[in-house]
Amino acid sequence: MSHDTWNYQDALRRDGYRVTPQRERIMDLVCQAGMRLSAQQICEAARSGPPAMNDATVYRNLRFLTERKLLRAIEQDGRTCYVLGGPAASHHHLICRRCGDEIEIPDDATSELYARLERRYGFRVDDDHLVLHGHCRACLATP
Amino acid sequence: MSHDTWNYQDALRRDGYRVTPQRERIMDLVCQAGMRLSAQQICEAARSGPPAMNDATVYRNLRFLTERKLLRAIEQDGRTCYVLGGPAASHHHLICRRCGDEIEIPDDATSELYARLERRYGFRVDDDHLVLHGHCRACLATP
DNA sequence: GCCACTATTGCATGTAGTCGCAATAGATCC
DNA sequence: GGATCTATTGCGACTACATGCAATAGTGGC
Repeated sequence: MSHDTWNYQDALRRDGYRVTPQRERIMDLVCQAGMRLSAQQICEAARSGPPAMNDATVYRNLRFLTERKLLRAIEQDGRTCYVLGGPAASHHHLICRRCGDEIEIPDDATSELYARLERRYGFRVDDDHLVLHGHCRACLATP
Repeated sequence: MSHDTWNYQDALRRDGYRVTPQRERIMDLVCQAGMRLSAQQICEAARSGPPAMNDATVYRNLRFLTERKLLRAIEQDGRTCYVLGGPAASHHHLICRRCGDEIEIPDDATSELYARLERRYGFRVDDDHLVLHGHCRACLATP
């Protein structure tokens, strides 16, 4: 998916935020990479590129863009990586504690649980990128 | 619950780890507090107390004790807090994004989901302290 | 009780990310 | 196009936590 086909700029302006060259650069970097980029990779690229920007600005904008769902943050052993967010289908992850393998599962896997929690506690969960840990089929089979 | 009624020392020794005064002090602090303590609170108390210990030692042991389930870590706006772990019943948390209220729910709330994930993907989840975010009944009612 | 083995500690230093504040620059209105 | 209003940036300092390495001290075997 490209962020060109998706008008995130107007969405920001509509909400009273500004579209700055710094924000566009970060979106471009994440999009062009085509893979998850770590905060440091983005900082490094952004320090030199035009416009040359400060690490604090990068971090602030990564948080900002993630909160507005334009990016999506993924924790990966202590560091944070980013991929394009936006209209992407939400989904959850299963991560194996042993081999580190990562399985994506559809977001409706949790809908039954969420519905039950709402019935029982009146609480409406909205986490759409759960990360669950455990052991995958292969690692369960080989102790 | 007290950690005296629960022989965590032998559990450590059995696994080839050592029971050091530093580790015992940290366990004592968390137990006597009777409430969740932040890493900094523990550092501060441990710096002066006998044995006087280094912050790095505290952090290393908090991680160590948490990995061995003798303590349990709770994230709280960017900081980590700790409570006694051990034989305590496991449970999950629902945290309201608006009022910050925290609801504890029994750990078997997720057993149906976990069973389904194992059937469908061969993946056995073992997270026993899930933290789910959303909105509580009161906040849903008052927009 | 003493020894040897190695897990653990203390210290200094490194890393990821945050924050306060003055200066800059998008967006809107005219 | 210019004035204005305030969101955003850059900078430097700061926080929470991690790590490499040499020194220390639990533990199990005798």
